[in-house]
Amino acid sequence: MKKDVIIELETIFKLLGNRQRLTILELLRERAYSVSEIIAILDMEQSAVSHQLKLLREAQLVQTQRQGREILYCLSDSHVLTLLDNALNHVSHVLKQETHEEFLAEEREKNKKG
Amino acid sequence: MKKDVIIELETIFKLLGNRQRLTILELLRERAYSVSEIIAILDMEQSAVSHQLKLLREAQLVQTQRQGREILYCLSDSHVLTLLDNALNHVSHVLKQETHEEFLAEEREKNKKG
DNA sequence: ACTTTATATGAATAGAAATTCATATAAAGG
DNA sequence: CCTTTATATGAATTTCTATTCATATAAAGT
Repeated sequence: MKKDVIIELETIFKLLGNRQRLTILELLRERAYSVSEIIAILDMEQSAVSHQLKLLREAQLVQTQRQGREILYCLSDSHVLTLLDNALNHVSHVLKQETHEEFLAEEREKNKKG
Repeated sequence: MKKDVIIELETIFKLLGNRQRLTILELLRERAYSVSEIIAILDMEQSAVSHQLKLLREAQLVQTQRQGREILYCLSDSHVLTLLDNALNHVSHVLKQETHEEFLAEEREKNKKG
């Protein structure tokens, strides 16, 4: 596989590998939301949300549309949805085997203590 | 969506969001390889490879099997392959800098032919 | 023009992850 | 049992990413 494809994969997975961004994408899956709505619903800092949205925009995972003073964000690409769904499949599959969940619980414990 | 599902998604995407790990997974897609083969083929540091494999193992993305002195690694889960394929779809779309509409048109063409 | 509301951005800092180095373990062969 | 080969791991350091703070821009209402 070519290096630039790997780099692109890395980029998109890196973007998806973040709780805030995943939560935002999950929300946008429903419908378009303005930045202030996202901030209110997800109870996140304005600046943090704006920075995360910038990253998602730059990677073309979301699209924007101005509406008066507000800016509406929506998912730009059905691939992203498919990707999320697939990952969910993997996750639920792994959860059924229950060892992965045990591992995560362990990790969380480690993080508490460390 | 529940918080722990988001955390699971974050975990797996974070793992996939790394060039070395992606390259290793890409290689293992072919067949099982020993650690030393991976090191030689991908021209990476022994320690780095070992650390990455540890992470992939802990997340159950790969499985191991001892064969004498060597340890063979292989993919443990077809979901991971699907996930990678999906991401590749997204990536090739982004690389071509197509719009969403162009992409959908293409997909419709593929479906006609396929 | 001035103020308010909505969003974006640059820069500094804090926090997380990757890399490297040294060392440990484990199997195989003499 | 000592050496070699294969792999793993802990700890220190470097590098990357996230968060926060201050400020900027932009539209709308007054």
